[in-house]
Amino acid sequence: MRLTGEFFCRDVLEVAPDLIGKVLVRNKTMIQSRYLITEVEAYRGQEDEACHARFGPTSRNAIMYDSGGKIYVYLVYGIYWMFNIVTGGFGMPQAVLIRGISGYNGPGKLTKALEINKDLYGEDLSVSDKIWVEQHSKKHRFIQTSRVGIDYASEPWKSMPWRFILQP
DNA sequence: AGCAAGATCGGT
DNA sequence: CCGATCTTGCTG
Repeated sequence: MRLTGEFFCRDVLEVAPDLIGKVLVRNKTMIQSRYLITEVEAYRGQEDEACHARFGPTSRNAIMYDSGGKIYVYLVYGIYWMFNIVTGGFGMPQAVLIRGISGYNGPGKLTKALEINKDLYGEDLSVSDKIWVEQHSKKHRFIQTSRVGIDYASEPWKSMPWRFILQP
């Protein structure tokens, strides 16, 4: 069963751990692939110094201000596409960075494998025929750590335990 | 208009 | 530890 707006429009700190163990489905031309979501990070609002919304709305982060379920994609280091799912209600800039799926560890590696790039910016996961997330009956456990690659942020944001990893 | 820096990764 | 590589957004 596909997850819709009701699931994604909650606060990012509820959605992020809830995404662990859910199924990411990618529909390419002829082939449909399914992956377990194994690692995510939460980015929460303008006050979160690690969040792309920390300087307010810009052309890049505009979609983060939309209601939950949209896709936020951006390029880092001129090389890697980062795949994020917007959460929260309209006007609340939040997103979950998908850092790992079954078979691929690392946010840059999974976007390359699934061919996720700027073309999917703004795509709505609740209606898209290209990509969506499905419920998974099994119950999953996870561990929490601080987020990676955000040394530019200061405390307490740098140390917030907003990285969620599937417990094997 | 210019420029520093980046939610990474793979190779030394 | 270092370089790749280029868009973004801040600064002036």
